[in-house]
Amino acid sequence: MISTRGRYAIRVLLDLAEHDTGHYIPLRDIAERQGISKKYLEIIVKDMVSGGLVSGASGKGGGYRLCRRPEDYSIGEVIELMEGSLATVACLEAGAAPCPRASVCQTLPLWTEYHQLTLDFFYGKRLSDLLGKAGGGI
Amino acid sequence: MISTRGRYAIRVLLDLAEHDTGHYIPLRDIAERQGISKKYLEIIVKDMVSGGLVSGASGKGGGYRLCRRPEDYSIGEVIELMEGSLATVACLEAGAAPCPRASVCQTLPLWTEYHQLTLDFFYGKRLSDLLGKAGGGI
DNA sequence: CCTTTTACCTACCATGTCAATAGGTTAATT
DNA sequence: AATTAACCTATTGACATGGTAGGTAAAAGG
Repeated sequence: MISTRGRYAIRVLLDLAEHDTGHYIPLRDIAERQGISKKYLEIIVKDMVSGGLVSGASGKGGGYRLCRRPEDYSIGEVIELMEGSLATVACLEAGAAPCPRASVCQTLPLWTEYHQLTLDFFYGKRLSDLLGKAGGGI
Repeated sequence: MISTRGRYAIRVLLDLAEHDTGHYIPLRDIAERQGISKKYLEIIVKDMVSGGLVSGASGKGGGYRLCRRPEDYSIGEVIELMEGSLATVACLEAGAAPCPRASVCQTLPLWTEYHQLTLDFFYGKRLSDLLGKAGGGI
């Protein structure tokens, strides 16, 4: 399950991409437009800064802005940064201790195949692919 | 993330398929072979019975056994039963309240596409596909 | 220099899930 | 009657989630 950390991070990036004015955009504006608690977004955006997704500036005229073009963000990168991993099972996580059952596990090939599918899907999607694509409702 | 409920359930099914003697197999044997706490497995297997995956019998000579052929179990069915859902985001879960953002959400198409990919993958896999396929180690 | 604006930082909290454990009851077979 | 094994209820400790609260630092405008 992808939590609010990953989902909100993508929405922040989309918001920044759509309201690109060349200036920094204060978090208050983003939080209002997205209907998300500004206080909670602070935590998430802070990690986006240290993860190199956005850059922030303090003081009047400050805020956040993208530090790349939308086509240079892969969704997989964003999710892995914010969620820690895209792995479906613990034994496929990056820093996981090697599972002692690995050599006899009959389910490992299943998880491995799905994990590869997942990586291919999300790393194949770019932020620019999501721009302007509304949900499909009215 | 798929929890032990789903993962252990698949291992129980595989164990039952591989040690099919025509008789019921006591949980003690399965727990020992799989190296899983019998007490914890009880909780999981109970739900597998009520979900129609296996049948159980009490008393001497009792235990559990498959109630279909291995090729008639899809892995997707097992996971959805045990985990509640295969959904990656809450708004795609079966009984979820309709999300008020759905019609304007730019990320919904992404999650929907991935969800379909996931369903196709896991419902396409059968228990029989996993039999005898060890992890790929030595 | 002072005020305003904004990011940044630490701490806390309520709720829920996960992975078990403990102990007892019912059912069926020998 | 004894044994075996499923079935049932309750409890636990650790951790993650989704926040809230309040304060500090930095930058810009006047």
